Amino acid sequence: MSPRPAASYHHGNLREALIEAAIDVARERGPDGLALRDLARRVGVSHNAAYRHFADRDALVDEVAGRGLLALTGAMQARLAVADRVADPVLRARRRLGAAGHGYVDFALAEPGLFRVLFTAYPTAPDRAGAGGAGGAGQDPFELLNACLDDLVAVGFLAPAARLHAEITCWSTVHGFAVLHVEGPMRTASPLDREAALVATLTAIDRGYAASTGAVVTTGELFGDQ
Amino acid sequence: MSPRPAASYHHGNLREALIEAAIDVARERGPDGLALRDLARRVGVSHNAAYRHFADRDALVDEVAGRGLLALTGAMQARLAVADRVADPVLRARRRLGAAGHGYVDFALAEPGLFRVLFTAYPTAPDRAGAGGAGGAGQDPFELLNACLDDLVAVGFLAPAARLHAEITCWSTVHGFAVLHVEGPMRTASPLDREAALVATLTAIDRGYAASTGAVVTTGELFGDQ
DNA sequence: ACGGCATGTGGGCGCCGTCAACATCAGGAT
DNA sequence: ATCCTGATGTTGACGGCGCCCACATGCCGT
Repeated sequence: MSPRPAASYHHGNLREALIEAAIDVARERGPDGLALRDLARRVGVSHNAAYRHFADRDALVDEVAGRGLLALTGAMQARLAVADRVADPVLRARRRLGAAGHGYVDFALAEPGLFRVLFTAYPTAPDRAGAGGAGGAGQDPFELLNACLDDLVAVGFLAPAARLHAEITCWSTVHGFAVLHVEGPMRTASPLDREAALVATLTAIDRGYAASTGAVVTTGELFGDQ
Repeated sequence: MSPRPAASYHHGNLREALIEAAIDVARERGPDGLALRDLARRVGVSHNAAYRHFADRDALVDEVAGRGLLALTGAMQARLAVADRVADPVLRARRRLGAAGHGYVDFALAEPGLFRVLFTAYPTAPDRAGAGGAGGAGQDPFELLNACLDDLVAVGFLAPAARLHAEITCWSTVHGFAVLHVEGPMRTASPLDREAALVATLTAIDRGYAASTGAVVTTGELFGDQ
């Protein structure tokens, strides 16, 4: 299994090469720009070669979507790690929810092509799959979000009654924001306006959940430095 | 200008016939199912005939999107009309916001194909275009939403400071909910779960805005009968 | 009566996804 | 060491697509 088999009849690592090329194209052109024949051309192989590694075009797109999902999860985790350094448990939990949303939107805006591919083949979400079980905890955006919300309940910021369906509400808000700005009517908004609107939106969610328990909230603390 | 020119060389009303066929296809198959050649075949005309009425495929899709936008606006207005019958000004304003969101999501779920076409060619939103001017008030979902939010401020339920960016927050939430359920990870959710989650989400927004002025809120009043 | 112009036709080009048949090669069984 | 088999890559073909071209048709105003 030589890493670079010179130029022989058999490519040696075609599957991975195709996926990498597909990711490049997806980043530049989005899901509609992904064409098996084009990818084969880029990799220097003949059309149809791809069919030895993927059942059809959709299978290749699914693979790209899978890689995109990992990247999205990573972006969220990076933001979460920063929020974790906050000392106060309540503020930390609140900032974690904001961080998850912020990471989600940042990824969508930084990688619009991948983000769009991702949602052409997103696996259907389990309904709150095994909150206590293993289930690969924290390995996908939905689990990350649920963990944040559970935290908020644990620290007493979010009322248990309000926890119901909260993951749908939060995901909807953040996903809608991303879609509207990536490919929707807000696609021409300036980066500054975007950021201001995002902060306002994440803050609105925080305020709403604070109200569920009557928690006291100070302006600026959610996205301030402290 | 005979309504049905029998079967002559010239169709007589090809443009409209193409659009109607396109709407049918869009409802069944979504944006990717729209093909000029296929539509021409359905209408009984030769490929290329469509090019006498549309510059290219995108132009036809834009037209369908335009009709879809009208239908979406209509669905929202229908719900708004019901909410308008509430006597109490504050509750009426709150219900109007919920009605707008409910109408939006209902349309997306009832007409997923049109909804998806609609957002492949949605005009970019103006930034709060002429709040006081004419501008065809109330003729599109964004204007409807802004009017609802202005109402909420006027009746003292929504704080003026919280009004900033509120249209983005609300639109994001409702649009994200629709996308997630129409073509996203929640596409397999049952209608009952969907409705419950939607009510929870719209309620969460209401609660959050109530908190901006400290307005008193009773559970059930937003979606109850009274 | 006629001529111009909008409208519809037919053919062709280069994309695309996919199927079928054939070519090449690596590695285990003999 | 040889051969065969299965994995991998190639060539060719089919139908569908968007779009450009040249050509046909027929309505309308002059």
